[in-house]
Amino acid sequence: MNISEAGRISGLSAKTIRYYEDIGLIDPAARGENGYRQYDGRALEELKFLARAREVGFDLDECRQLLELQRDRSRQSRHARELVLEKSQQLQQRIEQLMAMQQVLQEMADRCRGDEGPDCAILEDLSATREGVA
Amino acid sequence: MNISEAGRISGLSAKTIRYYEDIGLIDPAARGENGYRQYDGRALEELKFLARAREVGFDLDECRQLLELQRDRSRQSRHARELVLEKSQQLQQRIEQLMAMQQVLQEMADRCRGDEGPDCAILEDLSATREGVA
DNA sequence: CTTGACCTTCCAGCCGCTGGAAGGTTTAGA
DNA sequence: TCTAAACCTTCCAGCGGCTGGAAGGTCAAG
Repeated sequence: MNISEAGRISGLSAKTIRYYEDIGLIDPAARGENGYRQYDGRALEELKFLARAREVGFDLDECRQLLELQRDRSRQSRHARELVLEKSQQLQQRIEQLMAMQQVLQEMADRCRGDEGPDCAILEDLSATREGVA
Repeated sequence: MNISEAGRISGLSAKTIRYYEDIGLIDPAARGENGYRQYDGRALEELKFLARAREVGFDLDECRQLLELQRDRSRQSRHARELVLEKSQQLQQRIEQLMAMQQVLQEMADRCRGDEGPDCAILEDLSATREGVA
């Protein structure tokens, strides 16, 4: 199977797969006589694994660690669980941060008339030298 | 006032302020005899404005638009409100996406024993050729 | 007079790709 | 058989939004 079909099946782009190979995240693909990269079931599984790990928020270094665990028969599931829980906490923090940002935006929008005139609560808020608001 | 004090007060780093000047987000700062950038109250207000806009999630291009509105006496508050509401929706989408990711992680962690053995629901999930799960 | 804290410019790198150039190969159809 | 399109290859550049560091100039305190 050539790279773009592997991409279609795994959910990664051909560019991304080459990139993962470049940075050593996956082993160099086997090559056909014409020099084209060839992907078999095993390689494909790793690509799918990576696509799925990326989808749930792992960065490439974490993906590398997960892949090592996946390959390691004497692994301890504890290690994978720790990675997942830490990532979950990171996401939680990020979610809370975004929600706080959104709330500020919503309050600004609520207080802004949003008409044809220049008076604007939003721009006032953004300019405000706030002292207690933090 | 020199750049690093302007940074301390506005909440931006000196590097960031120079960068904003480089990309034309702010006007080139006045210079003292020694060539040092000088910031007065007016320039400082713009820096604070930018810091605050960045904090609530606007990217630099949006900051530029907000700053233009801020400077424009014949502005329409409608424009600012549209920018805010659109950003709020973007944040909402991102929050929902992160929450979905987190839920997947949480479910994985819940089903994983997390012990010294190699059996691991997490790694199985990540490898799983899922068909109906999407 | 030195030390250290500023300041300047410029260039490189972070992450995770993505786009594009310039070229080679394969496949389908007229 | 020829051609056009769709693949494939490598390599280099760029995105956003900074950040770090080198190499050098300036300034204030002791």
